[in-house]
Amino acid sequence: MNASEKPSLRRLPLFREMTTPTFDSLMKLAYSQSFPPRLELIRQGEYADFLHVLIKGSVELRAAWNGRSTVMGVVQPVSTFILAACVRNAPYLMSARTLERATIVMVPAADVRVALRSDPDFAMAAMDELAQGYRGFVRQTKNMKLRNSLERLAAYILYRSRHDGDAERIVLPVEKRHLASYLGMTPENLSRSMKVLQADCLTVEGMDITITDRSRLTAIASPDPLMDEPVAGAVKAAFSRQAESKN
Amino acid sequence: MNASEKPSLRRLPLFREMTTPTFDSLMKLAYSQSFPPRLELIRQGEYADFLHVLIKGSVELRAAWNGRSTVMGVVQPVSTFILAACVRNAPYLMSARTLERATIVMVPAADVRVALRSDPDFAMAAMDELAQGYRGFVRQTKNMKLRNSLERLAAYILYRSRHDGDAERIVLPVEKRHLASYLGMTPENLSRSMKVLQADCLTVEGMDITITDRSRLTAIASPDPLMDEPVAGAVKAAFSRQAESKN
DNA sequence: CGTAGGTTTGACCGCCTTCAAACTTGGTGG
DNA sequence: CCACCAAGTTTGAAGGCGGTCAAACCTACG
Repeated sequence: MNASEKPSLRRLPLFREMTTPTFDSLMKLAYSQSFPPRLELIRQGEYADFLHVLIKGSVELRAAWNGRSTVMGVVQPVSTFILAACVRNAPYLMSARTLERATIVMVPAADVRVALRSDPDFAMAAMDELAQGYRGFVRQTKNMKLRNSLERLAAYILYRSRHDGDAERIVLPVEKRHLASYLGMTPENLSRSMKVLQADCLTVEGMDITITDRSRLTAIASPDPLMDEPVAGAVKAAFSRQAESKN
Repeated sequence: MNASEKPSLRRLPLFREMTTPTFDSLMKLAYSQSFPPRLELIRQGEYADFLHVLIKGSVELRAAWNGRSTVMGVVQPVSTFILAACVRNAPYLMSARTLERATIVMVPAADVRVALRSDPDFAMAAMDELAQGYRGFVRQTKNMKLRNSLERLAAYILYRSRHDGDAERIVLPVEKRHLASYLGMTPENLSRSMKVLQADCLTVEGMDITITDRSRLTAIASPDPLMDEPVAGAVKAAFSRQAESKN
């Protein structure tokens, strides 16, 4: 595993508080690997062999049933995924595949479980991460059940804008087809919803979206801190506020 | 707090593994309370004051946004709820209200957090519980995105049957109106879907449902261990199998 | 260039919601 | 004990949101 990757791992919330010996022993067992685009890393139903940490690139979490398939989420670096399956030593509920070329650090799940048992600070961090993930899916369920597709799209665009420090112009991080699936609609319907928004609050050019009337977009989305994912490392927030509010 | 409640708390996965001193100190700070039906225990957006443990009765978890409202889940005794908000010391994402008269043990959230930090076994149990909750919402999201309303209803009925040891006859634990909301549809639509199922695999009399053609129902629901909630304390499973499989 | 894959557009259909009214159920008081 | 009322459920009719299918268009890449 590349030595330059270790510090960025160490900075992750999950690994930040653990003791150095535990961290080093875990890293000794871990290895880093690079994967081509569109490669299936994990198939739902398999058992958790490794905790994955995405260092570079992006990974899509999918779920399938009965011939249908949907995007459950997209992982951006640097962050871990499928921690819950590791902790419970249970089969994955989702599949994971790379979108672009990705480098991933893989830590054997069994060793993670040992470390959790021996290092209380690590366990606390894992607990916090799981609580956050839990709340993320509560939010997603609320989003799906309470908003219609136009509202979900509007909320997503506002979220992306907020993510970039309330930027006017955003660029979609994934293909529209995948975004549509993530938002629980068809590509056709996403296209049409986008057209509705273009009528009075955006301009769209391929993957580039410019917000022309934020108040109108906000009126449609009605963003709500209890439903919309808080921004992880919001540049603006980090500089303008003393304390990062919990979410 | 009633002394007869303590043992049933102690048997909970969350409290089972913790040290007796920690457990006793938590219990000293906790108090039990009885609530009338339809009382709002928790309002979404408030901060977590207490970890709640439902001892008797039932509690509905709801989420609201912009004048709309939906049922996110129903808690049955004996189990805890809103652990994630306690752990993160963050606002509740859901509201909670009693359905029937309920008795609930309330443990101050601050003391829970102290106990988590001082008792690694408790932290491990909390982690496990959170991982399970996380996976529960992943399942729910899959259910909402991959199945249509008829399939969700069929799967729900099969789930209830499985819950009672694959019983032929089940009785709905909540009003149909609430079930409809939980399943992401209107009461009218639930009624119609029920009628469709009555045509070839069930008989329905009020809250009583009898499965007349299980294979047909199964064909509609296509139950999947990666999507459908595993049964908690399945009587049949506990007696017929050596080891309970993880989920 | 040419091709494959993604996106958009149009037409159509169906699932599901909405609205309204009838019906059933459970609880209460005469 | 029965009448009555409120609340839940069912049924019907109508409409809209979103899905499906098909074709045209665009874009990236070999």
